[in-house]
Amino acid sequence: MRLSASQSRLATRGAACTNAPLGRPRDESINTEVVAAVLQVLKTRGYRAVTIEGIARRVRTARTSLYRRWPSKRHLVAYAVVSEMGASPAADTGALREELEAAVRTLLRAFSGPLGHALPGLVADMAQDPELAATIREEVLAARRNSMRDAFARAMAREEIRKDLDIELLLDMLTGPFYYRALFGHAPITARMTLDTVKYIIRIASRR
Amino acid sequence: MRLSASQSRLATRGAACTNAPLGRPRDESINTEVVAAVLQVLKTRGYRAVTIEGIARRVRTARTSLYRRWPSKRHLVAYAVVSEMGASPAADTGALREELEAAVRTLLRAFSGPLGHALPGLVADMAQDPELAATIREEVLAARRNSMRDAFARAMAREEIRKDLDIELLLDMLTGPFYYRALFGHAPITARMTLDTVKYIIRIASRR
DNA sequence: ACGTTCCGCTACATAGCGTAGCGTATCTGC
DNA sequence: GCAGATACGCTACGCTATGTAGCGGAACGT
Repeated sequence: MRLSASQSRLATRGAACTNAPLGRPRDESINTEVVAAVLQVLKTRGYRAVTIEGIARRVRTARTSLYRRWPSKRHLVAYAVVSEMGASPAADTGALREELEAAVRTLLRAFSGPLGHALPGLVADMAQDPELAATIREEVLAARRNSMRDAFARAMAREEIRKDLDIELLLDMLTGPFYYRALFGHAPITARMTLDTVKYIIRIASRR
Repeated sequence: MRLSASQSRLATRGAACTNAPLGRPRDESINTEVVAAVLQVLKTRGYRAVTIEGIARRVRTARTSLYRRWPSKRHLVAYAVVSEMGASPAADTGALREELEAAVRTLLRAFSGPLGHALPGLVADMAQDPELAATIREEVLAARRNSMRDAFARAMAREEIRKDLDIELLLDMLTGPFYYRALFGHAPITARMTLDTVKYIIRIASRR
C-alpha cells in the first residue's frame, strides 16, 4: 500500500514528487476522507455507484479537486482498494495447513468487505487499462500469493510435500475458487469451503 | 442457447410470444447480424467497445430497432454470448481423466474467443443485474458444470473415486483457475495447465 | 511582496444510454 | 380490398457521467 497517486500512473501534475514542495500544500485530509468515502460506497452500493461527483459531494469538495489527484475514476478506486488491502499476515507457524488456512481466511474476510463489492467493476476496468491491471496485480494479489508461495517453499524444504509441484497452479487452485464464486455468485463462500479447499490442496501436495 | 430476448428478461413488447404473429414480422436477419457484430467487436476490441450505436451502424440499422429487441446493452451482450456458447460436448468415454480434459479444453478455447474478451465486462454487469447474472449462470456456466458433474458421478458409480467428495468445490477448483487467470491475467492459460489441473483434481478424488 | 500551488466554483464539451413520436412498410384476418 | 397491428428507420430529446478549462482567492515558501 502507500501507493502514491502519481506513482501508479501519473497524477494531474507533479505534487508530492518534488522533494521541495512549493506553493500551497495539498490538504491531506481530503485524501483520507476520499478513500474512506470510496470504500464506504463500494461496500454499501457497489462499484457502479462510485462516481467522482458523488464522492466529491460526500467529502464536501469539488470534482476538480479529485481530478487534480487521480487522473480518472479507475485510479481513484484502485488507490482506495490498495490503501485498504495491505499485505496479508502469513505467519510462519511451521504447519502448512495452518498457514494456508490463515491465508485463505483473509480472502474469506476480504470478500465480505469493500473488495468483494469492488471486484467485478475493478476487473472490468483492469481489462481495458493494462497499467491499472499491473498495479492491482502487484499491490493486491501479489502480496497474498507471495505469503502462500513461501508457505509451500518452507513445507517443501521440510520435505513435507512433493517436489514436482506446479506451485503457481496450486495457488490458483487454492484461491481461484474464491474469486470464481465471488464474481459469478453460483455458490457461497463459507468457512467450511476454506477448510475443504486447503484439505484438497494438501492432498495434492502430500507425498504419495 | 436459443435464448429468446423476451425470455431472459422481457423484450420491449410481446413479439415471438403469441403463437398468432400479428402485424409485420421481425426481420430475423437483423437478429443474427447483430449477434455476429457483437461477437466480432467483443473479440477484436473488447466489451467496452460494444455500444448500441456502434452495433447498429455495423448492421446498418437504427438504435431503436435494437432497443425493440433487447431492453439494454447488457441483455444484448448476454444474448450474443449465450447464442455462441452452446452446451459443451461431454462425451461419456468411460474415463474420468479424458472427460475432464475434454471439458476443460473447451474452457481453454472459449477464453480465446469472444467470451474471453467479454468476461470482465460481463462480470461487472452481472454484479448489478441479478437477473442477468442468473441468466448467464444458467445458460453459460451451468451447461459446462453439469457435464463435468456427470463425469464425476459416473466415476463414482464405477467406484473409481472416493465418495466423500464435495463435488461442487472440485468443480470450482478445476475451472476456477481458468476464470481467475482470464480475469486477472497474472498467468497464461495453456494446454499444459489444463492437463496439470485435471491431474491434480484426480489426485484429490482418487481413493486412498 | 512574490511566485507557486491548491481549493472551490462555474462552465463547457463529449459519450453513451434509453425513450418518444412520426411516417412508412409488411403482415394477418375479415 | 381494407382495417388493425406490428416492425422499420428516422429525428429529437433527456439523462448521467466523464473529463477539461479558466477564474478568484487562499496557503505556503523565499
